[in-house]
Amino acid sequence: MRWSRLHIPTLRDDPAEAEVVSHKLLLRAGYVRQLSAGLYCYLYLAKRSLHKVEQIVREEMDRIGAQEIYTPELHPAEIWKESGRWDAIGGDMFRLKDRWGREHCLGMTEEEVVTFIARGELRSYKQLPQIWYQIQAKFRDEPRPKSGLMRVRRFTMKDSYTFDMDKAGLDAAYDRHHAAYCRIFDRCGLQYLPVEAHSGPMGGSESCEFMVPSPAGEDWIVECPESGYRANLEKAVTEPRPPEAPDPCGDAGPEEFPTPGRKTIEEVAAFDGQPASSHIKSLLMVAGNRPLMVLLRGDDQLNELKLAQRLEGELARPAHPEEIRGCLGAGAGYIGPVGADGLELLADSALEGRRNMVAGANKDGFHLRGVTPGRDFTAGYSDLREAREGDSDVESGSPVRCRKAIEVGHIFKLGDKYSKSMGLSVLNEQGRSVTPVMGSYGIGIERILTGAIEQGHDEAGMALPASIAPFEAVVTPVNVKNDAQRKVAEVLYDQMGRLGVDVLLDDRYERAGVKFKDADLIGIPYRVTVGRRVSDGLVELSERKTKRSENVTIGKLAAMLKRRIADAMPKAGAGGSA
RNA sequence: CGGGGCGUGGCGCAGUCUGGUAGCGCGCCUGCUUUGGGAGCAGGAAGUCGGGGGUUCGAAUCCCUCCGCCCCGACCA
Repeated sequence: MRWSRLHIPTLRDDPAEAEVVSHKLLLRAGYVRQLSAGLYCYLYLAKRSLHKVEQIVREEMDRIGAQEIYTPELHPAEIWKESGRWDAIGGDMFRLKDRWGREHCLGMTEEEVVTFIARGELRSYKQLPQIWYQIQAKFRDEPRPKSGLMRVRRFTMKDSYTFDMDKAGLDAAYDRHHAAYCRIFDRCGLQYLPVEAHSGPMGGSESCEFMVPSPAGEDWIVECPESGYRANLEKAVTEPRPPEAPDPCGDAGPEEFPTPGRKTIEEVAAFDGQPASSHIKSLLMVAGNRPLMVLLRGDDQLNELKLAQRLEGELARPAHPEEIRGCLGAGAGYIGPVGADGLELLADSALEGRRNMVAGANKDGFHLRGVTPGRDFTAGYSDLREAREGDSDVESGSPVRCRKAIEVGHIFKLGDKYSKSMGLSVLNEQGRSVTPVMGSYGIGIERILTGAIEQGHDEAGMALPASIAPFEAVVTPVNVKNDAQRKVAEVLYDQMGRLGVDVLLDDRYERAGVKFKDADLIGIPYRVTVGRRVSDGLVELSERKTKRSENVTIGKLAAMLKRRIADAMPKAGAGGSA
């Protein structure tokens, strides 16, 4: 392609609305333009780059025997009602009515649609297993789109779905996807980590997220370098940190003391001199219609997903102030487990074995000291707290650390949630009707590009991996008015094109500095500079990432560059783990 | 949905407090010069000051209202 004919609207200044690096660079380098909040137009460079990502994804999906299909983005409400998700999903789903008033939605994911297809087609165990995938637009009415392409309302997803006769088949399909995803992210040149994740409303038993560590990420991952444990924060299980002060001795039992006006743990801790870790945090929650009390160490936070798990999937909400007073006769700052008769008490395991702690007295203006779990109240223990940096790893006992990351992929073992609710069954070898088990596997195409930019950039702009950069090389004649330079540039451009190099010719009538800055900004991995030295039969080859350059004989350039690019191409199995 | 910020030629911004003919840098167009890291000179085009309503002799500026975008939080398949 000839740059002079392309629309690559690079900007000299950072756009005011962009905060994160990838967002700034995507705008500055002329990859994208914003249509409205969370909606982006992909210009030529973005489209080329994303197309390369999609091709890598296709190749690796095909390699595990997946079949590419396409299903509409617009879905009738009926199938979502069958699975139960029409009601289970809240405002995140775009819903609309057609002219007859029939309800529809824009697909956020496609379990219902593929199950609809499958139940109409699959009859026999002989037809299984199946792996279907597509690369297609997904819509989510995000409450707060942000960070450029990171969190948007329309994005491109590769989503695949597997159908197997049994758990063993699903396990195999899941493992093959895991391997395919590693190959994909390796080939896209990403540093990434597979982590244990929470399945959420998607359902199912097991899930794994593929995370690209980056300060711009929105998820937290918890990891132990010692044991190799890695999990999403919302799923992570750790051993609590030791309390800041040892528990006081003695068996005196709870003793009331006045704490007027001190409601928060911090205020009471500052008042009574005991650290937060010696306090019991008491939260009144409501699950369905029944109130229950959740107990945590004063310096821990409740992980609501873990609580929901403990309640067998039921979501609990914090009680309203009137409910708290009605239930316990005191305000939120003064409630506690002692004497909270009739309430179900759920305690975090960090409280097990502790003695003589401080808790609310269920009486405004008073707390209790000397509260010992198990003696002064009876609770069921389970893991309810959010993991924190510095907690101990369950296996190795070493401290865990937390990092921010971008979720680029997520794979789920769904089980029979959709096949059962939507009536998919096949006959097995014995002629009996069996419900197949399903898996579902997603990759955010744009997030791969975003992650690659976040991980590969400098002051000058993007430094993209050769596999997903919009072009592999650019040929830059320094002075287009110089016939010799222009001619050599044209020849090299032709030669490289014939060798299959994805090359761009910067034939613009611009000064050299402008061309160099633009090439650096849009992140082309190699630049061939055709300048004064052509008279000596030499051109310059420079690498974007390392900024290294060397003089090369004109006749040898094309073949040499071809080899260079092949060597630089990120490869599967190269171990892109961060 | 709560809190904060912003909206002025394509981009980045000043002007708003204290009302009085809309400005700067970059970009764009034409010409000449220049040509290895965002050139110089000369000339030029381009703005319903986010929309609507009000106050005023007069509104980018003051008041009311609506809309949009960004950030923090809530939320989040």
